[in-house]
Amino acid sequence: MDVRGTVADEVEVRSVSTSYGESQLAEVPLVLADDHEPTTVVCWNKWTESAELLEPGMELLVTNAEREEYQGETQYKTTGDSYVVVEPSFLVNVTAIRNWTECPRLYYLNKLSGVPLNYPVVKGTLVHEVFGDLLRGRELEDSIEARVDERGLQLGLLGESPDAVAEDVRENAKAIEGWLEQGRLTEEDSWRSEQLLISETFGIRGRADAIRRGAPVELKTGKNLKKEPRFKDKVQAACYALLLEEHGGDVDLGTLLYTKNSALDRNEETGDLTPAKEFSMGDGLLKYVVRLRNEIAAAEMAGDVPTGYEGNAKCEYCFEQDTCMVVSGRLDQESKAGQIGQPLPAEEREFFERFSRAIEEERREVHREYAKLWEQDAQERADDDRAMIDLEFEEKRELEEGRWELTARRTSGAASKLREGDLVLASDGHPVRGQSELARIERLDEESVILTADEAVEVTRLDVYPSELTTDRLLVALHDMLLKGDERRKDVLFDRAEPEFDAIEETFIDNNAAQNEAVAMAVGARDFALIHGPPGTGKTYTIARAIRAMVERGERVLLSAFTNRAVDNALEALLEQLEDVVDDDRIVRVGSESGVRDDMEPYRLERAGDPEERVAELENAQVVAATTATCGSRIMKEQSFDAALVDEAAQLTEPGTFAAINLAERFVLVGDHEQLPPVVRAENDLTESLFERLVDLHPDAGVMLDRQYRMNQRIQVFASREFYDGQLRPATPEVAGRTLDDLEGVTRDDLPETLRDPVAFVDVEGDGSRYTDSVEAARIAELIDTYEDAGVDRSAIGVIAPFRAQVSEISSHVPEDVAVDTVDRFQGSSKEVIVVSFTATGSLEGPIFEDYRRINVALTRPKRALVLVGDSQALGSDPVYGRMLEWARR
DNA sequence: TCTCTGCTGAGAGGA
Repeated sequence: MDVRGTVADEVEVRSVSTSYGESQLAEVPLVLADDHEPTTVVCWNKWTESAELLEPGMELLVTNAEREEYQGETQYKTTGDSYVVVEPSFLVNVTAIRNWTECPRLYYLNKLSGVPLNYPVVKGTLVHEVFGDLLRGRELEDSIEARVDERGLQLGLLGESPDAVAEDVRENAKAIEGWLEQGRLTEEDSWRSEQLLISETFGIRGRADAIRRGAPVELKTGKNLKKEPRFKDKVQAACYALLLEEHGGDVDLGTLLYTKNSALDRNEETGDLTPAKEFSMGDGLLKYVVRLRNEIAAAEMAGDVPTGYEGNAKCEYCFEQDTCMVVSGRLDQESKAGQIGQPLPAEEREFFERFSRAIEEERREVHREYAKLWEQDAQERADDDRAMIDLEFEEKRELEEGRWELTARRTSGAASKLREGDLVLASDGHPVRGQSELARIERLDEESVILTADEAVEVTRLDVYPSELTTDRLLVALHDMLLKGDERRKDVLFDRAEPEFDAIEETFIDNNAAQNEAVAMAVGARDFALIHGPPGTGKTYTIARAIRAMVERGERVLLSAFTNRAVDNALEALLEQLEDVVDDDRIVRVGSESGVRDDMEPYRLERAGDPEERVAELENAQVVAATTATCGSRIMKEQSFDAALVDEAAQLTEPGTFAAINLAERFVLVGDHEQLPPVVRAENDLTESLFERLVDLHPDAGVMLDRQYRMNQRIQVFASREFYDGQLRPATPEVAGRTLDDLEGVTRDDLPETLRDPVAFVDVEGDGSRYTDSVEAARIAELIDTYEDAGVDRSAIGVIAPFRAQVSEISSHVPEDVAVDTVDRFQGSSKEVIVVSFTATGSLEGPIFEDYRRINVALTRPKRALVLVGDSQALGSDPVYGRMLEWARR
């Protein structure tokens, strides 16, 4: 039986004499899943190593345990078939285990500083791709040509020519092909290429290069002259064996394919140079691998930093020795390799530790998402918008690259988070236990979904595949800023120096003093400048104007923001400014096809193609626009800029901002910390943006844009008073006096008297539910009819609600062309008429109402009319909402 | 059940 529970207390380890001699045992006090009293689980012999890693609060799983009575108590013990798994829901990558065997610190360094772009790695990847293609039946030359072409940009950055790379790959691939030919002679050979496997039992995930007759085949591009495979390679193959066992296999053999060992050179007698080395995988190896995996899971939970003393690796052979010494020197960490250089000032080390802890907390939240793949049932996942269930498999079509196009019909119109371009787990019923494969959503509409995948899964369900990519990049950005960052930059960020400015006399914008000053500060900043842009104050225009001024001075500029939408918006305004200043082909948008808005596609940098051409496109670009996540990619990290402008900077975490500003000499942050803060999963230090911290630290380095071009005066009064010290004012009399009467075909006199004022309040008692309110929704539907009757176009109306549930409730009551969305998603846009649904009866309970920045966003979306719909009693119970009520009812 | 966007990902190798 399997025993699973939470560790209740310290683990005791001792030695006992048994009939087999001296044995080790560990007694783990464990509270079982549906129990309250702790019971004891005894882990015998080697499993004591894993048991010793446990701390109270950690999860533990023991498979094939046996129940026994000991001194009158029921307890459990490991048997010969048991596995002991620490924190089973923490999925560890196979490559992490491989790194960890070599040296635990290598695993840490890889996470911290990432793997830079280098040719051996790219070549290795190419050879793997070609190997996969060969297994799927693609022609060798065909595959090489296509795969080399796909990596044009990367190869260009490395200065490689396509022909030389192709030749290089061909050499490795020849060995594979020769070996494959031999393999194909055997009748019972069955092949499967690259499969993503997840084990919920062992907490491991990985992608096997190939599976032959149910056993893993691992491809290595390097040479191995020894008779035996390398130990770490065996460990890697053993990981895949564990994954396959969980999926019903019974694996006792592994194959390692060293492609530099040519099949033709093979020495018949010793077999030394054969590319393929087969080895048998015993129980001992598999259990060893699980113990290694346990070490990683426990270290991640405890937040330990490995020193390198844990393993017996020799530092003098290690390629990461220098990095290792620098990191331990700068952060004053203990390490086997020793330290080089001066430690960072204490405050910087403290900052690094605080933020890396926060990022690791975020990572654990992502891992919780993985665990939900098997811990929640299909319906729960669907209700959570994390899965699309009830699909009907329709057809599979083989694509020329040997990949598959899969089509499924949607049988229910249920909403979901899944969108075109997303990477998903496509399965025939269960994302982990069933047949499943990573797939990309190519097309998605109400009726059907079209996917592409390496294998032809008969798909009936799609699950969101959580990604650690952003957390990985945050950690690297933090590392780069603190360990590699410019000293002057850190002096100003850590308040050891004041930011400096060159005086700029030029006038850039002649009808708005604050905007003009903002541009002058952005252009003249030697370190950084901050532009505080409340709603409707033209910050996008100001950014565009500032970038134009920089470009005119011959500078190279990076334009970034957290979301693709913000990047594209800013780029759109910029294109207008740069029309006669820079050639179109010197403006480049870096990002994925699905992320970049269609009208910006002409500017998007293609990754495939001729290396020289691709790299020239990027390097000749005077303006590059990309999300901050993309700024952390290997390609962008090779780029450098004179200035980085970051829009919506108040919505970015500090490390997120670093990813962009690390690439530039100086930077300009533009945002509004009185609107919504960064989205983070865990409660931690990431919730305050660098923008906000710098505004507090160096108020003189910034300007607030104080003229708004959006709202009627009556509408903006409350937000101005409550959030901007009364500083925010209409830019022109036209703005101040705008009403619905200005719109073609609209007469305010056709509205009921209560709605003629630009701000109105509609008191609705509500239905008392928690996250929806059908009474409010019905009332809102009536209001929309009323506005329509007065001549207002439906597309000019927006409805904002705090909860997603209420958004769908309202959506079902109102016509389709009325935009209904959450506050969070409305940020950044505006409408002529905005109706706000507060969805609260009696009192204002719940965290959503606690952050007042959310009402600032909601109330500053309209241009000409704002209608608040809610229960006056509930709203009156909070001072800020109460003042809002007074203002609205005036 | 509070809100939620990023991103191909997992692995690629050098003695």
